[in-house]
Amino acid sequence: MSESSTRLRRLITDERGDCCDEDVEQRLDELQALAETAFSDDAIRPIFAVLGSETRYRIARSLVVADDELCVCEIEPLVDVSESAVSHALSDLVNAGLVSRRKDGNWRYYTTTALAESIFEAAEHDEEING
Amino acid sequence: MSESSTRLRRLITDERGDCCDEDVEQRLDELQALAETAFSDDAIRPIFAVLGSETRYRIARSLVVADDELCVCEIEPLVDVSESAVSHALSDLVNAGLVSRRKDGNWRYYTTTALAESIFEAAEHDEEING
DNA sequence: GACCTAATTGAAATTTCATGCAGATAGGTA
DNA sequence: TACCTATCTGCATGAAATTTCAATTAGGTC
Repeated sequence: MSESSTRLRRLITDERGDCCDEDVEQRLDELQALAETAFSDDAIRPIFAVLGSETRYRIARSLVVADDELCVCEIEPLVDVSESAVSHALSDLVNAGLVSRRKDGNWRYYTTTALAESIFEAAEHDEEING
Repeated sequence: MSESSTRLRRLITDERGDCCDEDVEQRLDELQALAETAFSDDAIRPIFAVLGSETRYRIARSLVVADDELCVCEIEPLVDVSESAVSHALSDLVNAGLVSRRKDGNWRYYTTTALAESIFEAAEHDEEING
């Protein structure tokens, strides 16, 4: 029997008073099913990862607050990294579906998508309540 | 004049037809104000950063789906890392306000907070619409 | 074509972070 | 007390991610 099963058996025993092999197996099955449900959609985590970096977060947040498209050269003064880093960050944000791009000559204009707006809204809303 | 101001001046010129020093300064002030508004609350980014890691994401998501508290020894089989890594992850989740802890003897039970639930809800909701 | 420009890309360099180990802590029992 | 137990913490390490530099692309003008 694996280490985790041993511990789980003791937990069930503590909780119910007694515990047989079947109880342990059933709980393990339940946890397995839980994992499958929970991890079936892995599209969301990368979005959090993208917003977790300071540069990308700042850019995304600026675009949300600006409530209008911004040119790359307007975004640059908002963050304290190189032109290249801004470009990399914008590219990541676009790939994550958080930001969209419009070309006009040599200028590139970026705006947030509905996804970014609603994620920020949810986070801010609950921050207010809890934080 | 800084490099970014030069470029900004050209952008304004392109957009409006002409551009004086005042126009550039005004736009820079606007961007400065935008940055201040956008970054005034730095409590949200760490939440995204925490949910960006696979282990922490899986744990948080499991707790949301479980809709019930889980003991550490029940969480361990859900992720493929060491006991220590699970403990680190749980600690990070608690610090971020995404998960709360209850002690019972040697057992530790964890549950999600409203913050976690609402962030996942927002992300999933928009994923459905856009993705 | 030559020569600007804004922005992007690739890759090296640096920094940051997740992990596991070892040891510690705290609860419980004999 | 001694000795289990479950979980946590500090620290070192390797892997991953962020940044920068250098070169490139793509749009314009002359």
